[in-house]
Amino acid sequence: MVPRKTHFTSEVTPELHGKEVVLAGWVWEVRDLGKVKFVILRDREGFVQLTFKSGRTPEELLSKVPYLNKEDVIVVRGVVEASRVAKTGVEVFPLEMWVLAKAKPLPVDLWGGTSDLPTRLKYRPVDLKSPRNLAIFTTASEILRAIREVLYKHKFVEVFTPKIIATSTEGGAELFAVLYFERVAYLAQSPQLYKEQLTASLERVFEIAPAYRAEKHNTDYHLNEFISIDGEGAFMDYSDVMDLLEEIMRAVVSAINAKRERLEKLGIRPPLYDVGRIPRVSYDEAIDKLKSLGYDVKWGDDLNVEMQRALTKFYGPLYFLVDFPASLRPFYTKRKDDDPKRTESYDLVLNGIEIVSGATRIHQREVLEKEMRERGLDPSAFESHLSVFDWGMPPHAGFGMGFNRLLMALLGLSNVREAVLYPRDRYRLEP
RNA sequence: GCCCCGGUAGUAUAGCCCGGACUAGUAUGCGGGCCUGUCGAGCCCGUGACCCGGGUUCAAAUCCCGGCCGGGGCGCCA
Repeated sequence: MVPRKTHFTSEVTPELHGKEVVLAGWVWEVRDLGKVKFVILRDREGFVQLTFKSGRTPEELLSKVPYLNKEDVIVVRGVVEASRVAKTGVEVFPLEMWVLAKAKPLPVDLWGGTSDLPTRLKYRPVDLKSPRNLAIFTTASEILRAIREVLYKHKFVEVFTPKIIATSTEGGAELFAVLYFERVAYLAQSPQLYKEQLTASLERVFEIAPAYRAEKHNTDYHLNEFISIDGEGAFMDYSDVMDLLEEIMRAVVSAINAKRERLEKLGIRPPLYDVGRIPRVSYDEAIDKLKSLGYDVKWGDDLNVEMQRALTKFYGPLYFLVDFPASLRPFYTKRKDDDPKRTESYDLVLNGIEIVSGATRIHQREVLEKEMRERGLDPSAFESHLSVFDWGMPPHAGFGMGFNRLLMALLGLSNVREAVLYPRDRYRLEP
């Protein structure tokens, strides 16, 4: 009988000296010096050194070591020993070992990290064994937890909205068509309309779910399927939402700081160390600043990545851009009461990349219809959505956060594909 | 939608411009051997590759055409 794993490698500390443990994981490396043999065992949390020594380790066990290959799955029962010789200060002397699975030579280089991204993505399940990926995705999970905790604290309810939808009339991004029995349906590009509707019942909602965009883009920060963190709150405006986002960013950065040592050892350098008050820069001011830097922009133009990056000179790596011209924003964005050319809207920009976007929304049907018409949309196509506004729609505001971009920017990764387990891009539908 | 670039052992690369000694080099992995404290272990021996199809040529990894696969930039992306 193979015993159950009792400890993760990260839990094997010098304080356990003399204790018996059962470890389970993958053979990272075998260093066979003849009468002493070392096996480095890897699991999700890290590494631990197993020491096999002639005279101390049973001979039968010692003789098994040379047959181990990298990535074989093993379970080891052994005794922990605090050690001056072992670099981590602790090692395990095995008493028994079970080889649960053998591994052939891998198609990706987990050890030297020489494999390029296409090769790694082609064999993604294997690539995910690399210490770097384990650090990225365990951190991603902690970030998600931190975000959820802030939202729950502020009485947001986690919801799920349909990803298969009927309409393609929302405008904007192209939708993927799917067969829905005898009809054509589409994959949702955003939960926008649903989450707004839900503020009329659940008041504050958030959703963490995939979104789909059928755009044939070909860059290192676009995906055709990505995780969107969407939030919407009744009786809130965009300032309230920015306050909330500030708190979220603080929580997220402290989650990263808790992992910083492990990340940096693997060459990942998260650029943010702390988050104070995030500057709220008006669109007008940004335009002026950019003009002063010599950029050819005029009021009404959208800012590109280069310009957003240039603004970090003035405002640091993390800032809000607020009060965009209405022409740059979707139909449901509320205009400023005292300044109808501008809207109660914002983007949160990190290292030049837009990671969150949001606004106060329009909650009056007539106003919404007017905005639709101005953008060439036909209100009658939105009747089921608009009717909700007839039956008690509260004022509301919200945000949409691209989780993979957030992760990429927070960890300083050079390609979004590194921030997704199984990326879907223009040419990649597998694995 | 437009433009540019690439494909050599399991992995990462050299060679390609300027065709011939390329029997395709190197590192790592893998197989074997030596070594009682390695931690990028070391040393010795072995193993393994020119994406596919067509063309030019006495001769193609190398030049040309097509295909397939992949990468990047722009545009698009409420």
